[in-house]
Amino acid sequence: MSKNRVTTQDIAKKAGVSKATVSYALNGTGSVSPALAQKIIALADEMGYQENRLAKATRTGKTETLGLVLPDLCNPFFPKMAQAVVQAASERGYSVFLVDARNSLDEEQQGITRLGQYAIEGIIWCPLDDNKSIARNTLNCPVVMTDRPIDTFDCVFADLETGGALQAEMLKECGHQKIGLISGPARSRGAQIRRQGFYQALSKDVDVVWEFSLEYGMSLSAEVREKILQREVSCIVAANDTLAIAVLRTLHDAGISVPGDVSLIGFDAIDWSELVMPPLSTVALPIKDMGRAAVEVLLNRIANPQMPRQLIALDVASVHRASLTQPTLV
Amino acid sequence: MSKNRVTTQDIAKKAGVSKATVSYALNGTGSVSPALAQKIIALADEMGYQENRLAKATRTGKTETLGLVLPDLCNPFFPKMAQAVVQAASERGYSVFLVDARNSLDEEQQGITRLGQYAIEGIIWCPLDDNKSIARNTLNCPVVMTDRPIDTFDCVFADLETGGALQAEMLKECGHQKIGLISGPARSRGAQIRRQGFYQALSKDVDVVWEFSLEYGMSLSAEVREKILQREVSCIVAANDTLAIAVLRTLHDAGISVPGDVSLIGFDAIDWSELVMPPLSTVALPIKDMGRAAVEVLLNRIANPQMPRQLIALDVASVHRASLTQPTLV
DNA sequence: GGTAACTGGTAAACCGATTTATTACAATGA
DNA sequence: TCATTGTAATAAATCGGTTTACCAGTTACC
Repeated sequence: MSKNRVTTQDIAKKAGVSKATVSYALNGTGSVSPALAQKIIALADEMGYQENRLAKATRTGKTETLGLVLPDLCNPFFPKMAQAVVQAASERGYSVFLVDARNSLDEEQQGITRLGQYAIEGIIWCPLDDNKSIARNTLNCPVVMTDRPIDTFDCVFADLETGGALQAEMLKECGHQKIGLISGPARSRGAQIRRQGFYQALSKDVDVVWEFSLEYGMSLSAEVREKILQREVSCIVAANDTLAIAVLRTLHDAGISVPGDVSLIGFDAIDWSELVMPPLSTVALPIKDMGRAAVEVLLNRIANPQMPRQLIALDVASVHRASLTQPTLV
Repeated sequence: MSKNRVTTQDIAKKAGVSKATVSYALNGTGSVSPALAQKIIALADEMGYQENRLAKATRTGKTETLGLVLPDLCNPFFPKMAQAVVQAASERGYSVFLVDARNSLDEEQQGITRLGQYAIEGIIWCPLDDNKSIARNTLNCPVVMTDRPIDTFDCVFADLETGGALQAEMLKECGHQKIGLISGPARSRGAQIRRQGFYQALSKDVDVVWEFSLEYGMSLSAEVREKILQREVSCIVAANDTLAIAVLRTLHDAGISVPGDVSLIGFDAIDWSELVMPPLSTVALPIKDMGRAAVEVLLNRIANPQMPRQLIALDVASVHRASLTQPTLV
């Protein structure tokens, strides 16, 4: 804290009034004569007064800060989310503490503990592990979960079931019948929901020849690589764009053409899905809306703790690009 | 702030000692008998005490918070930076307020003003506009500038001059002689330094046929598009990977092969530079080290305001990938 | 044996704001 | 005229910690 900060006390002294009057004038709360209020405000401005929100918070109990806890900023999905959250919070006068778990449960837990020490008013959380993360939760402030519905928390998430269904619809429309599926990790409820939506929307004449459950990321297991290169399917569906691009990479290196030999469908519509060659067919999530909605729900919850539980599912949309075409005759 | 937070007062009452003793015991500062200290610590733990850093900070003046101000989280360069900063800060017990300017000077300024209200101890800043951003700066806390050396601030940056030179070296080694250059925006000192390094490292027999100065991002002007497609050069050098990938895209759409017809060199070595087809030759910046070093310098500055100005230049490295080969004979 | 130094602890001031209770004074009403 | 109401301002309490100043008993030393 800089030594020479101007305080309300300083202003009060210079204006020849009491600290209380300065507070009332600056906040427009108490009853201060218009002339005096004017004078105090002008004086504060002139002296370069900046309110000390910490001091204010000790008295009011409102810090006007939120915490944002993310699994991994290197996953391109989350920076967008962070941007939306920070923007929405900022518009409402709130500042945001960023916690990046870097895929470690310990980091996540430690970050959350520290948030508690700063008396944040609420937390927007995209948990690393839907089960383990929550089990450890010791917070006593409102929490909004994002990306998937969890337990009894307020939740803001994309309609992943429909998302999975859209993947299925896209490949059905193109007439694919032999499919390979790379689904997300079992620990992720979101991955399971999406998978379920996918299977439910498949018609009987579509055959899922193989399926693997993989961690999100750019690396494929040797087993999966091998299977991909055997060319038993005409379309590969991945749980997210990152995995899809990893598949694209593997195919390309092996000289297998997309979509000439195999079609490919991703999920998330991250920016880069459009920039790979060929551009990736995928399902777009309303990330910006999710961030915005999460902040909104959280602030409503803070204002009204008795509000019924909020479950906000936002619409997804299929994005048909060059990586998906009709299958070539086998 | 939750209503039922345990305070030192609560602990003091239950332990039958004074508030001061609790404080001393918990912090290990004053002189408290080992037995009593033990008892108080155990009691605090048992009662679920969490320190209130805000209250602490009003007295000590140390909030143990930093601000991180970035131009745009959607630029894949910055999430990495943010991750490194948050990690380094976290290891030192500091929490981080995230401000994302979203490419708006107003947002940037507003964010910084708010940071001041929270009495952060220091700020790590990658300014949106090297001139305008700083001119407006009204902060009275230590600042570390990242990504480029600026004014009289402590700075942590990659050695961009060498970086530009490395781009030149790479294309010289391959024997390119007719070059197109897409340099960064004029307002960015970093872009200018890199450009200068590039030109200085060129030998006389290399001819820069055309040059355009562009904003960072995925969009190329029509003028640039047109020039690219005229195929007057055997190698195109871009100010960052995002621009390079935009070029790659344009070339690909026009049926021009990279590197068959034109070679391509980017800058930054963002993750995606490896994932496009063909993988991009580029120059790698030590982003993680930059984030870490920035935190270190900032905390040192906080601890020792009289320390001489720190200018930390970190090494860059060329990354030769498939997008750059020897030129085909014209 | 008297003073100084140390030990273990407490009461109260303090940080910079908000907020409650209170006061002085003018205006209103019966 | 006297009680009532309102207005504009203030003094003091409060938030949850840290820190200063002080105190009462030892111990140590000359």
